[in-house]
Amino acid sequence: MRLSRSLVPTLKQTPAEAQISSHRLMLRAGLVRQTASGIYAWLPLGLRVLNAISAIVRAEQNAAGAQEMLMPTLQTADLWRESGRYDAYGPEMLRIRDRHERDLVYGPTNEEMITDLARQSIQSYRELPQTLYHIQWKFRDEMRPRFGVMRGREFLMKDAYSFDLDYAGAVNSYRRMMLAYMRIFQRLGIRAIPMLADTGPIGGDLSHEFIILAPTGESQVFYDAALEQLDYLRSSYAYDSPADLANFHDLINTYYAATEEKHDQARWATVAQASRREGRGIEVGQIFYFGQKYSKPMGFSVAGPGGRPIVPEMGSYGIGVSRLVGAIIEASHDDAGIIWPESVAPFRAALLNLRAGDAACDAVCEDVYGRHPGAMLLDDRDERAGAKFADADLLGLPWQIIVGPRGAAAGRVEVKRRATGERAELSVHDALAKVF
RNA sequence: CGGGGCGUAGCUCAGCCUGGUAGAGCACCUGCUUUGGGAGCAGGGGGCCGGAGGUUCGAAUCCUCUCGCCCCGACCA
Repeated sequence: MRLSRSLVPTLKQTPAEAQISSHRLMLRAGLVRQTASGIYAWLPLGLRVLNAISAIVRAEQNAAGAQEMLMPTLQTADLWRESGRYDAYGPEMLRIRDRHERDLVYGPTNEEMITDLARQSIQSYRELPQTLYHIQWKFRDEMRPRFGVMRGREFLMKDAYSFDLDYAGAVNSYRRMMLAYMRIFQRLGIRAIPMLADTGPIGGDLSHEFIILAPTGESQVFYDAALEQLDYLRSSYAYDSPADLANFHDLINTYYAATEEKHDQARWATVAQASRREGRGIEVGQIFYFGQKYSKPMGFSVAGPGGRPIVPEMGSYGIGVSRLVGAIIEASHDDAGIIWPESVAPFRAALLNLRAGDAACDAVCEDVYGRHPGAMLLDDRDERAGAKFADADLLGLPWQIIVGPRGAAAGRVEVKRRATGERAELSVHDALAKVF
């Protein structure tokens, strides 16, 4: 992408409304713009991050055997009356009336709708278990939106729903999702810690939230540092092995982790002093097992082997995709700007033409850019070097390839790693080999 | 929802108290000089002072109402 022809409105000054670093940086780097309280437009660079996160979530959900689908944002109120949540959910749910005076809601979550779809389409025990998910915009009319996309009213969420024939199957599905979540977060470049949680309005009796440490977090959390070291990507747990999943779950449960609501001083005292991690935490996902909470009142049953009906056991599994953009920045930035993990960066590298218009600089830049046009952001603007350096650091792409008049004539460029500041002057060939 | 604050140029803000021709810096446009960490000089464009009423000869400024946004708290993927 060529910066000279792109909508990347970086700001030198911080907009007055932004209080926390991720919000400030998202505005300054031109990722998003607020259009109403808690509602954001995603500009080209921000959307690329959202898409990169979604792609990882999608790949890992698919690997765990979940099927992608897409449910609408608007739902009829009737479904919510069936489950009893139309009244229970409260003013957080946005209620809408259409021209025929029919009550609709802008979905804050999709348990009712997926249960309705399942009861229409699944008739036999032979068709279970199944897990379905979608990545869709949600709306929750928060009393007080804040922290940019971390607590918006409209947000992008991956939500998955599992249907099993019995408790053991449901717990297995729950564990499978938990493993998928740990792999997702690790690939995103963050360390999210699973913590036993309250179930809240979703209901049910088994739930974990996934929390990353950040000074601006919303609740106090406590956990054993060993949980930061576990490598889920290299682990050999197989999704189709209940024994593996049980082992994985046992491993997680070996270590202490709790939010302040569930904090247990006695158990905390048994964690070695050096291993104690304590601080503010941001929730980036939550999973629930809730049995027949929806299947039963909504009349979803399948024929069992003997012909008798079985009411499926369900679970739901959410990841705040748009919130993760803010959360990742909270966890990874410095005074100069964002430091994107490679897996979610909008581009792999920034290519800085320090003197656009100089024949040698232009030639080297076009040559380099032409080799990976989809992976580079070419700063071909008519700006001074200082402005380009500052914007490159602000945007936080993992690599910077700096083409200046000093080296360009000799075919040499400078490669800078954003995370460490480490630089090297290299030939074009070596630079590309280093970055790609 | 309770408490507090703020709406003036794209951004950050001054002006308001004490009414009298709408300002600064940055950004933007033109030209020249400059060119490896947010350049300099000269010129230029851009505002229904959130909106509606009112007071007044005259309102960004005073009064009333309203809308929006932010912060603190209780609540939350």
